[in-house]
Amino acid sequence: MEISSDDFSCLELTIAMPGFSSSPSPQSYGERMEEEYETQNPRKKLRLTKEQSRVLEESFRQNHSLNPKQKEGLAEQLKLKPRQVEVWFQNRRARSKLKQTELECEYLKKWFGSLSEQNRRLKKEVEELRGMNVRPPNISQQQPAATLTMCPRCERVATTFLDKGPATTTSTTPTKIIQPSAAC
DNA sequence: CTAGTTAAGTAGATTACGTCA
DNA sequence: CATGACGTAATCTACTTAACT
Repeated sequence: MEISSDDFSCLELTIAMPGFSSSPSPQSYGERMEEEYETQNPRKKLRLTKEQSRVLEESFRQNHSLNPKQKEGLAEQLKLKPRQVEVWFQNRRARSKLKQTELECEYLKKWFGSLSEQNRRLKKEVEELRGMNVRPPNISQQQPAATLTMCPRCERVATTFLDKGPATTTSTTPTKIIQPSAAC
């Protein structure tokens, strides 16, 4: 997929290439751009066009990293330097990881809330039983307070949420807890 | 002016490959 | 020939910087 000159026009107010050195001819497009920006627009930052971003996103969706051939091809297609494509993928991976971490953090917060609520309920239950002076059932007959079903870190967080969800606070039956394993 | 976003720089680790004794 | 040590280049992650919105 080729991009039009219109798509690329916004680059005229962009590009920062600190540290890029000039190269002998024949120059690539990127090298020519570099030279132009160094002389005309120093200290300007590259802004990718919507079309460039779209193509990069599409490529990232298919694969989160590129082999050298793919990188070269994408760079040529988008009229960017291979290094710029490489940097975009590095940053994109980092953003992806950050988002995933934030999702996991949210999940763990909810899980913690669910456990706290369960703990509160169980403590209350113990108090009530003590008040009735009833012996706790034989340990071998005891229902587990929590049932280990699946490690959330092995599952997709969103799916785990929707399908299994944190425990509700109104349930009187032992709560099904999804407990992360140390192994992963 | 401030905060968020993002392209690019940097440091350090890892891996693959070629060379040489 | 096989092997281990070494140097180098490429690539990655993690963190940071700085331009821009």
